[in-house]
Amino acid sequence: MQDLFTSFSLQVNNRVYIKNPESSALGRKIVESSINLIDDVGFEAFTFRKLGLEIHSNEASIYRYFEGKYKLLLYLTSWYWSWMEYRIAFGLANIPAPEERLDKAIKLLTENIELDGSFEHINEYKLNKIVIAESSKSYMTKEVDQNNKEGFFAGYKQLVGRVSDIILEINPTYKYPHMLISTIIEGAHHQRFFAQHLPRLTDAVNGEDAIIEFSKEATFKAIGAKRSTK
Amino acid sequence: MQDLFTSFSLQVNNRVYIKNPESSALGRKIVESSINLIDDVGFEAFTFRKLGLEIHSNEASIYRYFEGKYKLLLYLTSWYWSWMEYRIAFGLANIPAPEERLDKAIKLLTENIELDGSFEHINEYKLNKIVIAESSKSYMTKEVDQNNKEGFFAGYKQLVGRVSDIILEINPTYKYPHMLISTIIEGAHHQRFFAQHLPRLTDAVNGEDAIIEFSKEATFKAIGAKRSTK
DNA sequence: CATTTATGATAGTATTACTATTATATTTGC
DNA sequence: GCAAATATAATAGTAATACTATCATAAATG
Repeated sequence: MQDLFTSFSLQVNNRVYIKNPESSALGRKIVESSINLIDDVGFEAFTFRKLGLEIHSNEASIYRYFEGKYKLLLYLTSWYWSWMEYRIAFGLANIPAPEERLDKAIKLLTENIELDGSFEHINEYKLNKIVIAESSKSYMTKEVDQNNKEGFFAGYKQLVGRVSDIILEINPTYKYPHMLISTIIEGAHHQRFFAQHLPRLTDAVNGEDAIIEFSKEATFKAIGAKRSTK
Repeated sequence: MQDLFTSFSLQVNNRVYIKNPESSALGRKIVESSINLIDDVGFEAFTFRKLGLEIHSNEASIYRYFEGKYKLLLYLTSWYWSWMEYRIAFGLANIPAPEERLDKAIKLLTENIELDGSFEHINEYKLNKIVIAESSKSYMTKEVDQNNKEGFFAGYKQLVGRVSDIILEINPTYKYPHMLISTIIEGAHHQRFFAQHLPRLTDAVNGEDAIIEFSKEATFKAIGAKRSTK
């Protein structure tokens, strides 16, 4: 885990913003309130004008931080994946068995996120809801190739790569590690949404978090490995 | 398969439209051109005004068929799932072994769609691309519960239910059939998008359609069944 | 052939997604 | 502690979007 730890930093590609929102009180306010507002009204109805009113600031000022709401969403999701990698790096530290590391990584990737208050201006609980419901709108666009070239999805790709490496440690011949992990991540997010809004597309099971259980079971079976008993 | 066959009909919930676009030449033109235009410019940049120009008709006339572009998207995706159920109903007819039926259903759900020209005004190839890139925008909205109440997702839910039933036929104790199938469907769509735009999130394998193979393998392993040799 | 119905043309409104300009704070460097 | 630089606020403006309304005309139907 040494390499995970040392190469880690909770940073967002500096091209998603014009001015780093971490660099000022207004910037942090923009990020903080955008999370509340997007969670509240949804990304479609979210506008910089409304955000300006919410924080008693000015629409034009927000445009000095972000080119538009899609870039802000990209900022939020990039931050999220960077944070997720941080959680995983710490969560897996000093666990030698790759099976146990994979098990824990999947749990961290698919579990419900609680508010933990580690970051002043970021509500992780709401951010997770936003990532679930809105993040696909940040890459399912006509600008995806351009954005990808600029490195906006680097954090997500790196995270998928890291977890895929654990899979290959367990089973070096498994052919689809990236597919499996990206499917599990996106799938778990979809399932959380479905559980809330379209329950006929999921299966609730008493006494367990079915989404975590399903994700772990499917992953280990797919790669032909035994789940760690721990 | 008898029940699939008899209960099947290629219809879209009549509440997604104001006037049935199948009922007039203009309506069919709207549907046909909307597929081309959304495929071309993406759903965000797609407007009824542009569509009106494209078909040399009037914005206001389009509003007499659909309340807005989200409803049109809902129409297109509903049509797609209805069509997919039709494909599956016919594709599985007279196959007695549930393993073989499941295998084929997954293929039909996850394969690349070619233009087959069965429907005058619908380009299945482009519609598939739209479903892949845009369909989540039809339910990842603040209106999802309202829309669900009105039955807009019935076709999709029914399809997932049907395939889940095959799983339960093979393994009646499997706990997550709906999760598995909805994950496979959405996952395969995501993977098709990633393969095009974010290849580091997938795994290409020479000489096979890795997305179909991955989907089948993951499904059968998840439910603990042997894939049919056929 | 008259009447209903569908479409077209035009215009209008509120909101969105910005950009520009200028004024006023606030910070920083000396 | 002050000048200069920088950040923010206030206001206004533009083009486009997402509609709605009205009226005229064309097409279908009984």
